[in-house]
Amino acid sequence: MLSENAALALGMLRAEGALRRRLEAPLGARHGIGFTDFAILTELSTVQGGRLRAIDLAQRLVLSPSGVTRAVLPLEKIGLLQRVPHDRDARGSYIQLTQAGRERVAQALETVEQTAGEVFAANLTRSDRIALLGLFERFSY
Amino acid sequence: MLSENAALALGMLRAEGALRRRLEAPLGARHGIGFTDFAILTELSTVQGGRLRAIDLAQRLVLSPSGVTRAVLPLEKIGLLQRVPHDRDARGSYIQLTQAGRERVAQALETVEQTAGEVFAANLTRSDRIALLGLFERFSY
DNA sequence: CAAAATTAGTTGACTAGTCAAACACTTTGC
DNA sequence: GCAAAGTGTTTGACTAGTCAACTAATTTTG
Repeated sequence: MLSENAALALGMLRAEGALRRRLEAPLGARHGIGFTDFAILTELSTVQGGRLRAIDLAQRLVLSPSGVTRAVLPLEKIGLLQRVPHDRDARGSYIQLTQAGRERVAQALETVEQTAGEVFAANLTRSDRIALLGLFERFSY
Repeated sequence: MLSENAALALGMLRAEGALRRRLEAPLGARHGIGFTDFAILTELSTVQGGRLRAIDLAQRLVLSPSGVTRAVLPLEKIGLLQRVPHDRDARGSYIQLTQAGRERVAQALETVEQTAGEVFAANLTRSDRIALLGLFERFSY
């Protein structure tokens, strides 16, 4: 018999795996991005100015700084992001959503909303989903 | 504003990332395995006979068959698993927990139980955790 | 105000996993 | 009972991400 927290951890691993598996294909096919890319773009789209330092992005997405460097490169190359120098700290720069990035994330959001909806609705009632959202929002990092 | 299912998906991504980040270090340092390895060993430990075909393991863990092949190799090398031929189908073989594997997973379970407990207890009440476990259990794949 | 400590970011080397193709065996159906 | 289709697994080539070491700039402090 599994103890409660270990069972929770394994449940989380599986649920995330299942969700990612469902989301990656349509995100890649329709919008040319992965799930992590979507998370980066979405995070930027929610902050004032659409810009964040790499380190803040890393913290918010629970990624390593090098992971951010590596994920941002192709997104910059396809024009969804750009780097702009920080005016008070020359060590780093802002990672900023471009207009194209804003448009892309808005389109991708529809795909994610629909596909994730299929996954969650297939398994959970609406009040379950609201409860789950509440739990994730109470999770801090 | 983010729609409900997209917010759920991003919440899941973050929560899993945070959990994995916390678990990998002690699992590696104390037991020499990663979180996915722990999931494989645990899954095997719960089935009668401690053996499963690669494809069944893949399905249960939401991994690709090649992912299973690649994950199993080092676990076999360190003696926690062994492959035993299937007597009615020569294409595949069983992946079977060894005695050493059983002992290792029992020890690792304590680490996971404790560490995951820290993560979950820091963020959620006990009734939240029970609710979350219920939600994960209703998730099918 | 210069030396020391800290912080932001990138890079090299590596691990973990994916998908598509190949391979080997098994099952189906004429 | 053999050809065709299907299934289980591995492999090659690749993507995504980690950590440790490094560079460069900033902040602290005696």
